[in-house]
Amino acid sequence: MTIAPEATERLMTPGEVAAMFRVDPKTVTRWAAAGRIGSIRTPGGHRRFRESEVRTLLDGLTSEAHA
Amino acid sequence: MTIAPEATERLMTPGEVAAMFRVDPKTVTRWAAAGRIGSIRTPGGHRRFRESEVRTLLDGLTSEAHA
DNA sequence: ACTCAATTGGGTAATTAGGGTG
DNA sequence: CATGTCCTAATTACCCAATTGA
Repeated sequence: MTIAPEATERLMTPGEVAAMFRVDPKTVTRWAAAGRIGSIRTPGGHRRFRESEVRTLLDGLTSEAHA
Repeated sequence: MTIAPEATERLMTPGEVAAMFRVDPKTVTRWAAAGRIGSIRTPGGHRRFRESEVRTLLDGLTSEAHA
């Protein structure tokens, strides 16, 4: 059985996001607590992050050498 | 909400719910066992979840980034 | 009656949350 | 002010074999 891809956003765990930014998972948690990044909590209290938002944030923080 | 098309409540499998929260299907089972989410049992013992309840739950646990 | 994917159950590692500190 | 590390408690992930669903 399959799920509609449009209806399902891809989510990431704190560890995955932390690895992406090269920071400690705790730091990602702080970002979420500070409202700098949207988060989805599991009923158990763990956080999940939207992959699209993480990528967007990563893009926004990316400073390129001037062309 | 405007109209209820049918009294038919769409049911979701543990795997579908798990994909929505980015967790293991077994974790969804624990939520049901802990009463954190309502569940319907098939005569064979398998669990099914109300699509509307899952969506409401997911929505309530979602927080957007501000600024 | 058969196949095949998914779910169930129990048990054990790995990850995460939260507070306090450097 | 932001990040990293230490701690404990809680939640979640992966292992197995057997049953259920379509």
